[in-house]
Amino acid sequence: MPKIQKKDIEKKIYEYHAEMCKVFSHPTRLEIINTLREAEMNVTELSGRIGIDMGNLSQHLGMMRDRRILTTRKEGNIVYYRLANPKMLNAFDILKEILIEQIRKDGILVDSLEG
Amino acid sequence: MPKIQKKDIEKKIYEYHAEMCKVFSHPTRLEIINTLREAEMNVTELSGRIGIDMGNLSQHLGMMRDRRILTTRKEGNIVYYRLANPKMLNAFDILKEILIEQIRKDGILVDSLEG
DNA sequence: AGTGAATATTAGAATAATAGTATTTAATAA
DNA sequence: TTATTAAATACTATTATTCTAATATTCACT
Repeated sequence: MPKIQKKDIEKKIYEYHAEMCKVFSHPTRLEIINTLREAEMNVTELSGRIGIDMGNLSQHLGMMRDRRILTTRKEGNIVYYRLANPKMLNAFDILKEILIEQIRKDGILVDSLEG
Repeated sequence: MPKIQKKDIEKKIYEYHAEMCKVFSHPTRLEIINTLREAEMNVTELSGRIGIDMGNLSQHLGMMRDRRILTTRKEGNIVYYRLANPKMLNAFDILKEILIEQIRKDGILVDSLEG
């Protein structure tokens, strides 16, 4: 049986880290996170707030729950979703700040809205 | 000409934000970021350090540069890459912390290494 | 100048992962 | 039972990723 190397563990951590970050790599999912910033919400309400159909939303919610970014609470047949760890909002906000700086610096947003 | 709505801008920002986060959604790219934490490095050295071939590495570097996560400096035909904004390491570290907490709590890493 | 070695990027083909639509299942109410 | 609502799943199309090989660039040396 080959010994588990430190390097293997590091690689494994990069993989999990990437899996987690995939959650943040879709605009709808970022909007979900931002919408759940302060309070939990059920799927129907989220669907209305964000403006996408429930089937699509349900997919995103499912994958976010798998990766433990969201957790759920069930009341009857209504499922409430909320952030598993509010600390992630700090990371969310830092990245958004960096983005806004970039936009200020070279105006990519304005360009693309006009284009 | 239709007026640009606040909502449109918000959506656009979520899109850019997601584009930026795609950088973090691949283990190799996370390893690149972590390797460039303190100092710039050229492609060949990065390739050896991380252990992937240059062609593949170059693809990742290119997309990271497009998204302004990395910048470059050229000396002769040697290209040095470095982080465009060290602040991003804060986000990187927060997410890694959350991940490590998860691992501590339910041991997904151990399971998968043994499995 | 011309050749060869080293550095990095690009192109094309094959594989893998993701997204959105449409359908299905599950639960509740009338 | 039938209708309605809530949520999850299956299927198809798109997008990412990797691998291989080819294409510049630059530098050193004759």
